[in-house]
Amino acid sequence: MMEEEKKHASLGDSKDEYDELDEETLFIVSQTFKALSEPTRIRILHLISDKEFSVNDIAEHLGLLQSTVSHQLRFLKNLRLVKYRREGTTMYYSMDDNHVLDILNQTINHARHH
Amino acid sequence: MMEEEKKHASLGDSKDEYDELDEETLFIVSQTFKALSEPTRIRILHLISDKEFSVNDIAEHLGLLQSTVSHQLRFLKNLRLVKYRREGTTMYYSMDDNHVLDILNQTINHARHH
DNA sequence: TATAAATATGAACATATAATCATATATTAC
DNA sequence: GTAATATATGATTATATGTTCATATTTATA
Repeated sequence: MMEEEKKHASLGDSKDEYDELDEETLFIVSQTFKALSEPTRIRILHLISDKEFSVNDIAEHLGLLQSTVSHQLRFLKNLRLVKYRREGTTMYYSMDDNHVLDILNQTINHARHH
Repeated sequence: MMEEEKKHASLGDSKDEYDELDEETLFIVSQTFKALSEPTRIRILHLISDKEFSVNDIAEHLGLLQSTVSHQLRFLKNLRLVKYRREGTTMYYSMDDNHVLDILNQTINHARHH
């Protein structure tokens, strides 16, 4: 978990400089892809990509425990990838990030066409 | 690690059927995004996206151990995301999947423009 | 063949993470 | 208020994963 430290490339000489990834960008990018790197989360996102679903509906459609779905939805919610609305005691979840949805669909198609 | 089993949705009634993700697609998609979900791998891919680099060059540019880089390159190599060529004892690595590179760049830009 | 240089690999360790279980919270209806 | 329903949450456990260290492998050269 510990890795060598490195001096920052001196900005100024713009010659062979390439655009370094700052820590924040790196974090956001890695978190975004991490959301898409788990079969369970992929299935949830894929399911709710067209229309909203309640937590229980997601669990039933995908054969998952309610608790599992709720945990994963929290993850996706924290990243603002999904949104939700309440109706009584029921929470309806749906997609909230078109860019990520695009990327997911692109990659699904890419994977299918072998 | 064990989750409820579920009967397959009966194909045939095409009414509200949505395109289920088969296991293989799910695996490929998740693996692809997993490759992009780690800061170290992101930095490596981003570095070699324009031109080829040797293992040692990557390690030096990114402040990583040679061993760390080599392990991660094996990961990326197995997914055919990078290719390599030998020159003496030196191995030069470069990108080998434009789709994944596209997705990475898209997401980096998306993350940067806040 | 012996040596050096570059890379790859296996084992060990620490950490991260997903699923599960039990339970808490929130909302509605009575 | 109490009961019922839907969801959220904390703790636990098993597993997956990234880094490090030591060493093996590969290639070139003397």
